[in-house]
Amino acid sequence: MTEKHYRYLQQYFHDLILKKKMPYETKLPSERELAEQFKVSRVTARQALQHLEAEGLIYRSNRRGWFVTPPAVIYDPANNVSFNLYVTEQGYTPHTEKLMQQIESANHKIALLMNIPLGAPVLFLHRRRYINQRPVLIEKLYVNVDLLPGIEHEDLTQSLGQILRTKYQSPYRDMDLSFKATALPDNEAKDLSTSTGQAGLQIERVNFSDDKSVLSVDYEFWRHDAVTIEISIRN
Amino acid sequence: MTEKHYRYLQQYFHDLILKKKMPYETKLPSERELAEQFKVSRVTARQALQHLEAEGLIYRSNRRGWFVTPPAVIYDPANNVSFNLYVTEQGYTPHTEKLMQQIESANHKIALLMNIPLGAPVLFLHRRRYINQRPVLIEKLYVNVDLLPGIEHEDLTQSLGQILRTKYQSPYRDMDLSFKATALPDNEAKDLSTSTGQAGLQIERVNFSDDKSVLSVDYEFWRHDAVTIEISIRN
DNA sequence: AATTAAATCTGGTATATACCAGATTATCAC
DNA sequence: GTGATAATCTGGTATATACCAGATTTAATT
Repeated sequence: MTEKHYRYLQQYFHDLILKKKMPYETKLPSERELAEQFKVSRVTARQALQHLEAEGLIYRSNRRGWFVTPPAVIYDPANNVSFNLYVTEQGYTPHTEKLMQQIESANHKIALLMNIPLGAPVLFLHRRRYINQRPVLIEKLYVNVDLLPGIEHEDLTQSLGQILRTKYQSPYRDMDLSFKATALPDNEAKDLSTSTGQAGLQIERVNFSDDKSVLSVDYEFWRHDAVTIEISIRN
Repeated sequence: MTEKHYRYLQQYFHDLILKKKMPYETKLPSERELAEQFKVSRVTARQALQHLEAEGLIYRSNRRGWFVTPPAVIYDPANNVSFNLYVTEQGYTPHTEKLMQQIESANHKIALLMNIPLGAPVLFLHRRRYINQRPVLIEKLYVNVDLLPGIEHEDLTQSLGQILRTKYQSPYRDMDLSFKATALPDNEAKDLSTSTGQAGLQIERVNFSDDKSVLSVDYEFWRHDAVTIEISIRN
């Protein structure tokens, strides 16, 4: 019998959480307490916690502790519903925080995508989005101000799609999507108050108008445990 | 200045790999050697390696060492092209290994999805798929033998979609897709010769025939660094 | 009661060390 | 050469310990 002490601790909380004996957002005992209770070193306890984190069962909040992960929200990028709406519909409370908003000069990549001159003005928007007070998503998006004049004066904690539908006659429906499971970059990890290198889900989305011009380019970093992507393909 | 010794090592290989000074599949020095060369403890060296792994820059092969990750393959689940084809088209060499094939009794979940009686026979297929000799994907799929009689006698290292197109008159085009970034379960991690708890991408796919009956249910576990999902939504 | 400052708690980083288990390589016998 | 065996190399698991840095709580001050 190989020992693998950390497995005990992992299994213990695995079972507790799956049997719903620990409600979501419950704080686990501190690493030092766990080490003592399970008679392992703190390093070993930590390894168990990191495995549980990888499983998506617990998450860390920077230097505050470990908490039981709430259920993942289901996100269908193709179904053009705003963050606020689909989060609400699933019984959670959404919140959006605007971290930064400014007019920038388009870099090479953005200019190419939007088919605008290099250095042309674009609206850059940096947002943090919460589900039930928990920060789950960092969004950086570039908006084509050429096609959407005055967009920068709207309330940009709202869904962009919503604004385009109501204030402009340019709803987007066509989009190119890309997903990749990768570590959160340092800044995003910090903004999500998790640790650097934490697993995340990176989504890139290019939104097209009816006439196939690019309205916006969206970069999203999600906590890996916060979201499940679901898409229906119908031909 | 906070130290964070592991950052040096991480940054060093990060740069080397991004500048393509280390070809794909290059083996890194052993953890003990790295610890010595960078004058850190092995634990610290290991931490740096784990961060690089989370970034998708290196991967481990069980007790063989750490290697530079080759580029991720681009996978469009909606574009109904076989694994063998899209891997080949992107310049890599695919390979499929059948780990198990048997007729099983449908469990509750499968029976419900396929709209067949509980315990009705389904074909279970367990496959491991490689890109350039590297195991990247574990696939478990359940096939509706009712709709596809004799399917179990086909060469099931081939693409299922391909077989359905050529041998049956039941190509699938419609599908429900689900993606989740999560740790690889122990068995899948072992089959991919990586360590338990390693980050992965879980894909579930339900394939429909023209008349909306379920042809197959597909569970895929990918190494997180081996794939980027890209989908175009056109309305 | 509100503000400020200090103490404490928490996870994050780091060292040195040991032994285990599987993968690989070298060696030996034939 | 071939095959079995032993040695070696590699990452995996584990201990004990220390100090750091940010978040939170407590205590002191006004």
